Amino acid sequence: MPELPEVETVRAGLSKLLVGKTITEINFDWAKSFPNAPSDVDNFALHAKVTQVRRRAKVLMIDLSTDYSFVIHLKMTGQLVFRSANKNFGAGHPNNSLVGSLPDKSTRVIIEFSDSSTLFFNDQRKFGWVKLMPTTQIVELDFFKRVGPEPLTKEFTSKLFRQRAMRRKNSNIKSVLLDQSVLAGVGNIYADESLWGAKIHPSTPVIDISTRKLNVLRDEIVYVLQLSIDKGGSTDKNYVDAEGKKGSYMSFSRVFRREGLPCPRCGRIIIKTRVAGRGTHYCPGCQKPPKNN
DNA sequence: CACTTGACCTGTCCGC
DNA sequence: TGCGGACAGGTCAAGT
Repeated sequence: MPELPEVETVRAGLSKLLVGKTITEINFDWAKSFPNAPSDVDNFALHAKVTQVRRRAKVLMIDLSTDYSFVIHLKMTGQLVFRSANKNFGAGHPNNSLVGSLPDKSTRVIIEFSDSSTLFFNDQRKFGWVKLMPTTQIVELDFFKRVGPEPLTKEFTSKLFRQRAMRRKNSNIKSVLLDQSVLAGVGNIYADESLWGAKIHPSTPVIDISTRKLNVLRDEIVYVLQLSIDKGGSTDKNYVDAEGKKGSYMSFSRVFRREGLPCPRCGRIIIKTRVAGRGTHYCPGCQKPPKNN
């Protein structure tokens, strides 16, 4: 589910809603969603205040006054939904929400605060997780050691993108964009969207893409990610923000989930195929396949 | 090494 | 209406 824009939207929402609140109780129903010992909760989370909510790549961090943090990965279907006291919306509430009253059958972790507000971690497919760990140890996680630059910082120059992409110069560009060690935060939606923007076929080996086109691709990545953040992310199936609201990027999508529809640039019919083991959308008119393919 | 496949899970959709 | 299979936005481990 969530890629950089969705996780960033959740982060911004939680930052407004949670900072300063004090944790009073934590419950969970699935050990893999929250693999900590109960004593960790007692010692490092109960009575702690939320100091900050951060994001790196697709990972969220909720920092606590105990110098511990919740490190959270939403994977495909994770949601973090906040409910203030006495505002547990029922199904059908006209608030642009996909979620009804909580907890529901997908709720894995429940964090309650001293003002009776609650944060629900829901995850239909149980791939996601919440881990409580010392804040300073987060950067020591293997994922954090390997992960590439944040695409929405000025560090992410055309030159850096080209250098890191060329580490996998013989690989197809789609799998390189999905490789979190090349750059952080791009997933299946924004890989397809940015490749369309740069008029590059997803199967093209990096080595066969000109410097000029790689520079365009870098700009398209930045463009689609920022546009999606402005739209509150993409809700294809499950994604909602911290208030349970859907994002609207999908109505701006040019190729993703638009198979069978005309390309907004050239009018050819968008094709869905499989590249790098993932469903992949592209326009056969303006994204020409590599010659030897 | 680099790439592909399978695993982790549940739910939905499609064809028979 | 039921059943089997394919598929879904992510990542990691194992296999080729």
